[in-house]
Order: sequence, then structure tokens, then C-alpha cells
Amino acid sequence: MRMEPDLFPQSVDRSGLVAWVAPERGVDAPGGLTYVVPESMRGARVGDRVRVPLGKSARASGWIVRIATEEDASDELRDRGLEIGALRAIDGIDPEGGARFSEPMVELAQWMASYYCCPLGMVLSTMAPASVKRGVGARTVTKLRRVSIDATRIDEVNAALTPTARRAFDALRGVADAEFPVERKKLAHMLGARNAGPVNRLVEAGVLEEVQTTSVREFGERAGGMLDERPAPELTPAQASAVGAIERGLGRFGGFLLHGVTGSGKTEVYLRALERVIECGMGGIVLVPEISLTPQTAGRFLGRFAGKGVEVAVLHSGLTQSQRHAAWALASSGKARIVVGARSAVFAPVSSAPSGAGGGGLGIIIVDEEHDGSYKQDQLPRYHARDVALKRGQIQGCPVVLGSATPSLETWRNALGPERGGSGRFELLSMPERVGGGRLPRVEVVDLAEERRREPERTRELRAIGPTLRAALEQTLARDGAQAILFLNRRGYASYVCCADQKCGWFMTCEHCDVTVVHHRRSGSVRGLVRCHHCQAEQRLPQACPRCGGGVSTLGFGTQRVEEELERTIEGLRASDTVLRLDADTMKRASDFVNALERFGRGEARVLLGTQMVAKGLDFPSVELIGVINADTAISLPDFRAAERTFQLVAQVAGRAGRSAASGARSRVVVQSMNPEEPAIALAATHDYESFASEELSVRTDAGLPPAWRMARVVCRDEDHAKAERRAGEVARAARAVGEADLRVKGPMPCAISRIAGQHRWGVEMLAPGAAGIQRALAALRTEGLVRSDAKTAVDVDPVALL
DNA sequence: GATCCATGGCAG
DNA sequence: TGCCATGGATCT
Repeated sequence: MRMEPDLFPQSVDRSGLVAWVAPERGVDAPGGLTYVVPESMRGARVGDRVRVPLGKSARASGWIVRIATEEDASDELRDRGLEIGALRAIDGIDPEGGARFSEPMVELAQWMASYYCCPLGMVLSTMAPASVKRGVGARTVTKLRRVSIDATRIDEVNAALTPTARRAFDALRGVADAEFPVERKKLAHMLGARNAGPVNRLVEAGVLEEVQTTSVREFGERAGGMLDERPAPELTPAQASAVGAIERGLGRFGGFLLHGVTGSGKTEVYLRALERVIECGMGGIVLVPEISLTPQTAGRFLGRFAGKGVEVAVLHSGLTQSQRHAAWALASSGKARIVVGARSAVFAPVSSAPSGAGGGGLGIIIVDEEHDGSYKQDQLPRYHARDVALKRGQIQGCPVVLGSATPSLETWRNALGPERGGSGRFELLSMPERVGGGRLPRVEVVDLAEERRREPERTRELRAIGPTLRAALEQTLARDGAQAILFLNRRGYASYVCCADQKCGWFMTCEHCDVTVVHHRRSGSVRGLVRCHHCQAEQRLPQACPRCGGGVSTLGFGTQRVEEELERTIEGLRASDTVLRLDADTMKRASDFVNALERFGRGEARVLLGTQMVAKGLDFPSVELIGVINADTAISLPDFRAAERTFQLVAQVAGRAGRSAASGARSRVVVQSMNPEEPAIALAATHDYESFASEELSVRTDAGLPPAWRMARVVCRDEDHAKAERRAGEVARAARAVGEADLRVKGPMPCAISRIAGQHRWGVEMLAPGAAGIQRALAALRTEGLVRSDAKTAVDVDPVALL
């Protein structure tokens, strides 16, 4: 038998400790793999990033998630069939980066790994930015430290020094301990030397010694950008009472729903709560949807705290790797006590502030626009940042404030008392009025069918913008400087490519996906191309119908086509550059978006036309018209949340209007719809969230759907249709066999989009009255290896989109 | 009968 | 994730 050197753990120096390590990738061993802690790593702590041997000869990075003495661990290991003597040793601390976690964060990771069915190491890996793990932007600097010298040796040392070095030695005594370790140049300057020479002599004489310190480059412009230093306004009674409630909740866990209509001043409430947290010596995290993390938003937070000497780290997608690392380090060291960022900022190391920096830990987490879908990650681990924020608040004992004008039904239900069908878990803070007595804009819902009939005979062509919206737009443009925002949730030119002959009924679909394709036009090309919005595959626009040989036509309006229509048909928009189109096709990078918003803010364009991107948080005082070109795009999707999404979208877009006193009175919101009677649209138009929510909540409760019940979904993918179906079938059968009371298992069934990028998709839905039931069922399946999340299986707990 | 390659289980 | 054992399919 051949002996591997690694099989002699007796030969490693051991500290009598074993550590459980979660390797960064793949390995789904609950609780991690066990290793011996070598003597050289005596001080190892939970959360340290280490290198470990894995498999025959490979090495992997991972995190220590638990440490115990060999004695305490031996029984447990024996139960698992492991001998302490056979354990391998940790190689050492990962030399590449300093991504270590505090114990509460490791606890959070363990909860996520179990709740979202994801290997622990993978969770930890997503919790730290790649640049922090790899040490991008970190540099090692040699600094100097004072060595204590016996008084009797002072003369001896002096004798060996040159006169300038002797003077430096004298001056050294006057330097405060707190200055060390210090950089060579800086010390020379402090000692009054003209160059590093005398300092080097002192090193040679053994009075100073070199130490290696790693630091992350800091960026001077971190407080730059748009500083919004408007003075803190006086609070409205509703704001004051919300701030008061949050203040009373500081220092322990508690959930709050700040339900405030658009323009009710939610941000000011966040700022006040943060001020209190800072006064208490703690820090805070503010989460915002990725799309609304503009300099405008960040500037509000930076501006308020810049004057108070409190640093704010902003984590946005436009940062370079080393800037991201720097921002992380700033939070971790306690220099920045407030972190503003999108989804992944929920993991920011705010709690690990050293007490010396005045950081007593995490004092509050704020989740703005909590209903926003971008808080849910659509890759492993499929976590929801709002729910992770709540768990983190629970672990670290701080309040979590969820803010929205249109809360998700999940949150709404948690904020309602049991007498109204809720759980009463959160405290509800309502702000039903706009700041400064502004009125919510009056919303006109126009019936598109009716609008079409009203079109004059001579323009029989189909237009996206009906007479009412067109007239409103022309009136707005006639007023000096007034601007309009138009919203359409469809990219491209035309949404469908089909046979010109309706009797034929052919619709062009993607070769690789079970979806229709979208027609895009390119400048300089008349025919353009068709693109699949799921796999990005492109084809030429066909000239003839492949089924009957007839002509090809296109149907439906995308933003591209509406832009063209605006410039062609609206008086006052003939000149180029007056319409600014904002969608994923024109906005390739985060900076494009920022630039576009700045241009619109300066009035360089009169009309902003865009998709989702224009619905969120924008606040432009000269906007006097909001148009929703088609409110129905989401309503017929095969997803039980279709109505909720439609309501949120219409209400959010409408809220962009009349936000300044001057424009308030003139502001109009026009919503075009084929289904004006639909409650989601009609109630959004009257800003009646509560009626919509209570109606929708009772529908969901009767149907046994979230949020009344909890859901998890397993999707099996395979190139081979039969295999995908078979694997989904096994999952469904096993789920039914778990024997969990009240567990409803639906499927196997083909997903709403049954094929994407050549992969057939079959799903299984599990529903249970509470999260615990879902968790028990998933845990059982996980032990059987049926929900191992890999390239072919996706487990989605609390899914937000069912496509 | 030997060899190639895809698949699945496993790593402490 | 990456490695290796397994076994079925294919070539000589």
C-alpha cells in the first residue's frame, strides 16, 4: 500500500483543536469538513479564511465555521465515522486576501445555507466581494515599530550612531506610542530628518524594527460625487412619529414597515434614524434597489453626514474591484459607519468595527423600496436581501426598517395585526400624506380600445400613443422647460414577428427557447434583426412566413418604436435629442444611466422614455406629465404575482409626478390600458394601496398561495426533455413521500417558459402553511441528494418570479 | 478483449 | 468545484 505523505497527520504539529471548514465551492457537507488546527495557527478564529487540502492533492480556500477541542469533538466525529488521527491539517491562513467574517456573519451564512439550500462555502463566498477575497488593491507596506531598549544600552547605541542619527534617536523619545507602526518617510519627517538615512541607521542599531502591514488603497473621491447638503427639514408629524418609533426600537431586534406614499419623505426618516444610531456609536446599512443607486440617492446620505465627520461607504456596480475592496475595508475598520448599497451590501462588515473607532456594532438596517424584485438574487445562493436583512437584524440585535409606498404582500401581511389577517410581526408606520401638503397626482386611466376608435379616420395606422396622452404631451411640451416621463415595459421595436395572414397564425419563436422573439431595429439597417430576450440569440428578420410563404409583419410596441413614433408624430419633438430612451439596449453600463439622468436633470431632453428603469425613485421637479403607454404588459403573465406587480409598477410610475410644489397643480398622469377596470390598475390610479392589498391578500389566502402559504420551487433543466421531466418527477415523488403534513406538491410540470437556451425545464412547486414545513421537506430531500443545487437543478425558496 | 468517454459520487 | 472510479459503448 502506497502511503501519501498527507496520510500522516501525526507528523503535523497539533494544537489539540479541530476546526470545521466550509470550502469555498461546491462541497455540500452540512457544517463543513473537519481539519486539525496546526500549532502555528493557535490563534485561529471562527470566520478566518484558510487554505485546506481537499481530495487527493488539491487545495481549496474556505472559512473556519466552528472550532472545538479534540476532546469535545471526538464523540461527534466518531459518530460520523471519522478518527481524529485521520484528519488532515489546515495549511494556514489564506495568503491572498483578508476576507474574514465575524461570528455573527458566519451564523448568518449558516442560516442562509440551510434556508436557501445552498452549500455553506458558496454562501460565504458570495458574502465577500471577489476583490476582498483575492486581495485586489491591497498592498503590503513595510512600516517601523519601536523596540524597547534597556536603559543601560542607550550610551552603547548612541556611540554607534552618526550625529544626525543621534539627534533622530533623541527625537524618537518624543513620538507618541500611538503613531507606531509608522511609514519610514513619515517617521523621518517626524524626527526632523531630511531623508530616510538617520532612520535606517536606527533600524541597523536595532532601535526600530520593520513590520509588514497590509492596507487597502483608499480613494480620495469616495466622498465626492453629488453632495446633497440641503439642511435637514423640519419633520412632519407623521415623520416625527415614525422616527420616534424607530428610536424606541434601537438596541434590539424589531421589524418596521415604513409605509409612506411617494413623496412622503421616507428618506428623511432614514436619515434621522441613522443620525440617532451614529450618536449611539453604532453604524448602519442602507439597502436600495440597484437601479436607484444613483449619485442622487448616494448624495443625500453623503451630504447629510459629510458635515458631521461621519464617512459613508457607497457600494455601487460602477466601482472597480479595488475601489470595492477599499469601500469594504473602510466599513470593516470602522472608518465608514454607514454603508449604502444594493443587494449584497446586506453583508457589509459594519459590525466588526473596533471599539476604538467608536463603532459599537450594527445599529440598524434599512431596506428602501423593499418590494423591489432586484433584492432577490437569481443565482445561487438564491437569497432575498430583505429577508437576510431581517435575519441579520435578529442575530445582531438591531431594528430592520422596510420602506415602500407599495409594500410586497409578504411584508404587508407581517405588518398587519391578526385582526386584519396578518401576523403582527412588524410595527406599521404609516405616512399617508406628501411632505409640504403636496397632493398625490390625479391619475387618468384611458381605455385604449376607446382611444383607437377616437383616432381620426385619416390616421388609421396603429399608434402606441392615443389621442389623450398625445394631447397631454403636446400641452406639456408647449410649456417652457416642462418635461415628461413615458413608461413602457417592453424593449426593442416590435414585440412579435408573425405571419401577415391571421389565418396562418405563425409566430416566430427562438430556436433555443420556448418564447417569441422581439424585433429590434438598428440604425443604418432597414430590416433590423430579431432577438431572443432570454438567450440573446439573434437572427435576421425573415422575409416570408416559413409556414405558408406569405408576408411577415410585426406586432406590438417596444420602446424603440415608440421613440420613433414620438419623433414622427408629436409637435415639438421633431428635433433630435429631445427624447431620451432609457432601456437595457441604450444603457450598457452603469455610467450611461447616470449620465442620461444628469442630462435629463439639466433639461437637455424634454421626454424620458424608458422601461422599469424610469419607474424607480427618480425625482425631477420639472416633470409635469407621466405617461404609462401600456399598463397591461405584466398583467397576463402566468405568475400569481402578476396583479401585484402591475399595481406596484403603475403606482410607482405615477408617484414620479408632481413632486415639486410648482408643478404639482399642473401635473398629470395618463395611464393607457386595455383593461381599465382591472383592480390592479384602477386602484393604483386612486393610490389605494390598502384596498388592493386586502383584496389581493384574501385571494391569495383562499388559493393557498404566498404570502399566506410559503413556497419553494425546484426546477430541473436538461437538454434532453425526457430526462428533465424524469428528474422533476423523482423530486415530486420524493417530496410527497416526505410525509410532511399540509405539504402541497404540484408537478412535475413544464415551466411557463419550457425551454431556455436549449435546456428543457420542468418544475415542482411545494407549498406549506409555514416556512418550517417547507424547510423540513427540503431538508429531507437534501439528505437524499435530490435537491443538490447544480447546473441541472435549481432550488428556489420563496421565489419572486415564476418564469 | 481493450480502450474510450460520459456519468455520478465524493472530498474531512 | 474538480477528481476519480465505474460501467456501458465502441473500436480492433
